[in-house]
Amino acid sequence: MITSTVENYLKALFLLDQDGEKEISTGELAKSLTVTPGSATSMIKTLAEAGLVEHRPHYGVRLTNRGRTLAVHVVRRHRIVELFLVEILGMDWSKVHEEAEQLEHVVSDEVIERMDVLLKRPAFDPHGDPIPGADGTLPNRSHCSLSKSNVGQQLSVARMNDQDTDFLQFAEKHGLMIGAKITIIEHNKLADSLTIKTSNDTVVLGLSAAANIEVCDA
Amino acid sequence: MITSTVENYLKALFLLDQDGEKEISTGELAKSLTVTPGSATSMIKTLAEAGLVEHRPHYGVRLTNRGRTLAVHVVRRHRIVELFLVEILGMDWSKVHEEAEQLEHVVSDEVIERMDVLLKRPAFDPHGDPIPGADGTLPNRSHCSLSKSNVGQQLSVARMNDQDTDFLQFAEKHGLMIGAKITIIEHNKLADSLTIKTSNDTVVLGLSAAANIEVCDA
DNA sequence: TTTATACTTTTGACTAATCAAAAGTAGGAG
DNA sequence: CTCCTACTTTTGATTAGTCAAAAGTATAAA
Ligand SMILES: [Mn+2]
Ligand SMILES: [Mn+2]
Ligand SMILES: [Mn+2]
Ligand SMILES: [Mn+2]
Repeated sequence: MITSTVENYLKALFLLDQDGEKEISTGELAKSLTVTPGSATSMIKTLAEAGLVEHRPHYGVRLTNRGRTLAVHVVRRHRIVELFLVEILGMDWSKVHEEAEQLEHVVSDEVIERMDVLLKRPAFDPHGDPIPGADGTLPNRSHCSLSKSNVGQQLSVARMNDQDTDFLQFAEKHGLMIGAKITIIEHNKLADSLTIKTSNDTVVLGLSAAANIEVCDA
Repeated sequence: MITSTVENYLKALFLLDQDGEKEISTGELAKSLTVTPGSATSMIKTLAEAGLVEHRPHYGVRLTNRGRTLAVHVVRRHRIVELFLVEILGMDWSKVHEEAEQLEHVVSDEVIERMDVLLKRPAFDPHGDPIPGADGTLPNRSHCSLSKSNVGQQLSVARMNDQDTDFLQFAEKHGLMIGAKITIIEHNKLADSLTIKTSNDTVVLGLSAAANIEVCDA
């Protein structure tokens, strides 16, 4: 049985390694799901028996093709639901992640298809995350991390890698939303900070916060 | 913890006795949830310990005020979701019950409130079932069972008490949808059947099927 | 080569929910 | 009053998921 727990584990593995290149350690997986390492080990065993992952004990775990396909479909449901909640129900982008975390496990294929049509087959969710197609293909657009961009350049916010409600609300308050045009005014290496000019505002971000914002040339 | 299972039990108890008048037997409850009587007994114990029902062993079970309030909110979520799926996503009324059966346990109050607004605070779901208000009040409209109505009278379909996909598809195919104007042409007591004239069609229903259709004077 | 450290796995216990089958009970027929 | 029947409850087992803590392993440092 593919329970919601199984779906959450598969999705976590996929998000920790989109390209399926590296092995994920038990600890890393456990942390991303906020369960104990022992719980992760035992679920990994279950997943391996179901042919959804390959496990090399003490080294790590990796999705099989079947596991990856399932994971991508969960991500598709998650992101379509998020966009639907924002576009059709008018919810705040800072709150839809939590909601989608539950809905992703229960919405039927038919509902997802209808949402997808209503949203005109969107390619990106409210946070700039790509929405996989029904066939499992991921649209990809290459971005650059704000923390690695140059001072003075005109940039456009493309994606938020932190879905935390408070972070997203903070970002929006200072004009950091998807598509917003911004410029880095100053990079203070001593303070490890960036000063950003948005349409509304000027905001100072630590480099670790800036690392969660992806941008592209405006 | 109010799990989905608990919500399903509470909802079942409520639907088996909307007015909170009679005690529900373990067997009746078990049947309506398609679990064994033993499972129902043990869940009843859990619910009683949580103060959600009162149990008189060997006689029956009844919702407490707290249990009833919770149940009504589950029903509210269920019915708003059903209407939303029909009105906004264009799903068939014959399929939304299944979907809502899952969604009712995960949609947040905020999502329900937004759906409710978008649907303009509806009073009835796609099957004619009343939608409880956020305060727990139930709109009520008195109907009459089609099986007890008179031959020749102009009637209007008000509510379907059977949410089964196949039954609802059959009904719709013959013009039996909510609000449809119909007339009983013949009541054959020997065959235990009613012949119904709809705008499309003429259809013969057994009395037990007709008992699941509620009508009001057109 | 030994030891320390960080990490993973195993073990044992627990909660929630279920079923099959045994045991018990209420209430009516005789 | 006794027994039958239908129903309910209890018992014991099972599955899914989890945690705390003990045991085991890989690797790097001494
Ligand atoms: Mn989830
Ligand atoms: Mn997202
Ligand atoms: Mn349900
Ligand atoms: Mn309904």
